[in-house]
Amino acid sequence: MEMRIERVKGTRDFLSEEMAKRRWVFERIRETFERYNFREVLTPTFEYTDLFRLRSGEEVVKQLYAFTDKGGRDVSLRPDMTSSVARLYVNRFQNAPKPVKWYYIANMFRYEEPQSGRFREFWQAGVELIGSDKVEADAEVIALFAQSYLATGLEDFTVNIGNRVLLDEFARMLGVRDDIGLMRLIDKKDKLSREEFVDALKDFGLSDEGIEKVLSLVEIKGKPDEVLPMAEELFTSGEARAEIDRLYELVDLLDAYGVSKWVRIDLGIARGFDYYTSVVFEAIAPNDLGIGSIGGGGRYDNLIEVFGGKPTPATGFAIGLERLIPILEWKGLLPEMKLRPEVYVIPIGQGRVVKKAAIEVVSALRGAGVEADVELTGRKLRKALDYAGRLGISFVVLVGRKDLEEGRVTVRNMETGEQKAVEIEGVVDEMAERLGL
RNA sequence: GCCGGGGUGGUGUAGCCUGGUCAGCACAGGGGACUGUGGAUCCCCUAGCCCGGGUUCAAAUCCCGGCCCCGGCCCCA
Repeated sequence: MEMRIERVKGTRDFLSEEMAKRRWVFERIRETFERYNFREVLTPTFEYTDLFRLRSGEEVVKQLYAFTDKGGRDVSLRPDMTSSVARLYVNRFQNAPKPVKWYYIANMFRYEEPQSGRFREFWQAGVELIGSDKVEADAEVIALFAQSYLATGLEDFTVNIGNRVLLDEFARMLGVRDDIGLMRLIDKKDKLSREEFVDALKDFGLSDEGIEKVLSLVEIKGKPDEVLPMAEELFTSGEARAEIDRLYELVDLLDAYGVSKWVRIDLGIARGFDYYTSVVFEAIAPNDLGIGSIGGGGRYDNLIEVFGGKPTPATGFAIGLERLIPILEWKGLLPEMKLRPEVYVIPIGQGRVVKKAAIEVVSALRGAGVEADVELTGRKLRKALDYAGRLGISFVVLVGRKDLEEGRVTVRNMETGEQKAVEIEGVVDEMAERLGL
């Protein structure tokens, strides 16, 4: 029985063409992050499981790739970067000048059932801005969030902004004890019909009056100037009014950033339940792929303290590359990448002198910055040209004994079939000119 | 963790319902016809029924379990 080793469930192999496209997306996002003066950090792929447990409780452990190492440490592959970054901040950066602006592009691991846009190993590009509780910091992060998508060519998307304080306040107004359960329900509203939603609220135990209130809450969804006045009517407490004022200022600042076109208010957004404390947001891009949110984030002002640091406000987001990239692909926004050498050098025959000359030619080309390859399989000239043709290589340099005796090689244009003998010393210049370098 | 649909050479597939010819085809790969000139043609080669168990004289085909893939639920920190 032959031994066979397959990929682990929920993981993927990325082939060259796909890697080229992924790298293109990564680079567009990276450039954008750096233009906003966020700087790259990378933390270990695994941390003590307690780090994640501390943030989110025992529930999350089920969805971790958790194991005990040979030294008996309980460790887990990171399910996201925020915990690690907060840990790093607490460990070494509490006395750094504020704000700290970090970004990362890295792989994460979650033990979940794979489905559309969801894998067990996936990549996120994200930022964390630590040390400012001002609305300016929220605006900076949300503007960058939108600009990052724009940098990849995506324009048909919205950034929907909600607020956890208002949701908490809302649960209190209704006298609901299971506020998390209510938020989950509200977060799910777009997946249900209105009737199903009302039934679910009834099952949850809400009175008719409560249901009315929930329905008016989820109505608060749309352009900020249209829906924020509705929020003012619904919420009356001082704390709630302060958050609404914060939202007003936020959308005003986002206008200054020039991203208003993509900004919507949606007070039904909860974005998870563990550590967000105020503004939360997520990006949605319409698609036929069954992909929902393509990224999200929010303000988390308690996490640093939970990790043992001085109370420090923070805000950030993560873009899900496994959700963004398929949508870009589906929309045809990813550039085609050519994966072939510019020049292919073929020695004719197996003579040592010819083979060495071919290597010298390809080395000279590579030294001049040309993507060049050399025939390495000993296949016959006919097959080698066939190979070059199939790959779509534009130029071939033929290195043969007869030419060499005259100090020359033959340059062949594969598209036209035109050939020209050139001095071996002049081949780099010849190719540079032909390639327009 | 749960539910549905799938798994045939490297890739895409036929065969499965109605068990029984050496599991067919295309593309890709290697070699040759053609020892210095390609994308053509012809020939040859490499290579497969996801794994395990069961039913049967006989299993790619039927049954059970597992694994993996696709999608949905839960969840999404």
